[in-house]
Amino acid sequence: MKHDLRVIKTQESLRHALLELLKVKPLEDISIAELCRLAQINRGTFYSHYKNVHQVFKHYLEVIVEDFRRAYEEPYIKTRFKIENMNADMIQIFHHVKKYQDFYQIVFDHRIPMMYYYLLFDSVRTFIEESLVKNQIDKEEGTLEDYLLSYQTNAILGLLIEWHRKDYQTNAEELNKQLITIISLNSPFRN
Amino acid sequence: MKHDLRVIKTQESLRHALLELLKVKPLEDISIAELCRLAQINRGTFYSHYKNVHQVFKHYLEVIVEDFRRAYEEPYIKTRFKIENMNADMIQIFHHVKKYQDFYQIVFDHRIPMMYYYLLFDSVRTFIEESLVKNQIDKEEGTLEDYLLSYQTNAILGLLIEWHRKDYQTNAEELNKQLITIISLNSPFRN
DNA sequence: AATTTTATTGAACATGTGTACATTAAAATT
DNA sequence: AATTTTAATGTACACATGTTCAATAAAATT
Repeated sequence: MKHDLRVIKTQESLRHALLELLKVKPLEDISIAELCRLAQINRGTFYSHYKNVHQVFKHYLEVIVEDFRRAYEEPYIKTRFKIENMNADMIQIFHHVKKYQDFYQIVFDHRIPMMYYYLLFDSVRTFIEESLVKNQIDKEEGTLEDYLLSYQTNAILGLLIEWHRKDYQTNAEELNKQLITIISLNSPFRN
Repeated sequence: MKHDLRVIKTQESLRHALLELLKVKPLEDISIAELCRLAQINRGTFYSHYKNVHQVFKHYLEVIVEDFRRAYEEPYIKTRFKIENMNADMIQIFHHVKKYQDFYQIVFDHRIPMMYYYLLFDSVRTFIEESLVKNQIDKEEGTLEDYLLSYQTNAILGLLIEWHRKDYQTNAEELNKQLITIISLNSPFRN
């Protein structure tokens, strides 16, 4: 049974232990053995739930990425998908990232596998795709559409990479303004 | 001495052995021990040259990224930095990536650390920055400039991510056309 | 050619990885 | 409450990691 109490207890112990260790050392330096010792879980048991430490971290990130989606969505909903009416203080993604800065610092770390980046990428890309449909913009032919979407998606993530490199020093409001400026001189989906 | 013949021999053996192993298994599955066995290098010696297998691979990637730069530069030089005059068959980056597809498949793999992506990112970003200077476009104020550059840079890399996901099926000429289409509806540095 | 310098080797050690399997114990089912 | 199911444990094994250090051998220097 999937909802076996023992399974839940084991996984929660491991996840909790991971958060504890992350207070002390970077994700890449946390071994399975150490995690299991702290969680008081047999190392063999670990492997029947996760393949590596990253799989444990991924659980947290999935929740956060879901929240990212909400943050991204907000101005679209407020403007009823009329992007022209969007203004800087409606943008929530940078506030969201700032809120979970500890996690995003891990995601953008140069030692961390691309999988987290792709998790974020997919989430943003799917939303942009959906918002185009809702905005009733004519879809281009299939392949161009795909490339255009990935181009746009990754451009947004480029801002986050730059923010990361600036150690999240730029404040979120400032970034909101910059994004508005950029997409106004640079709106690929304008009619 | 840095040019000690023994050092050169050791490093070349390791690099050569890595290429051999890459024909057989993915980078993430290659252990230091295995690499050293094949290269006939003592494992202790490995650590006095490299920290991990990625550092060995990085050597190759640096050469390739330098070639990427040349590919990126080509249309700018041909048009003497007048982007308006650029046309699809001048673009060389996709041909370049196709040529080194085996390597880019590794770079964009979800298990691989972000470091390679950043290596590419930095190279592209630096070139875009330089090309703006040569194109004598007024620089914006410092911070916006940084974010705009990273936005643009990552947008380009978004195309490569999409290509990777399509298993490099789209042909390079097609991609050239798509890029021209995208940047024509979407040129942030237009005057 | 003799000497000095230093890269490489080999061995050892503590720890981590991934897997296997019989045993135990805790949950679900009857 | 008794029984069945199965998750978790403990142990073992082969191999990998990262580090240390004395011994060796191959370079560079004289």
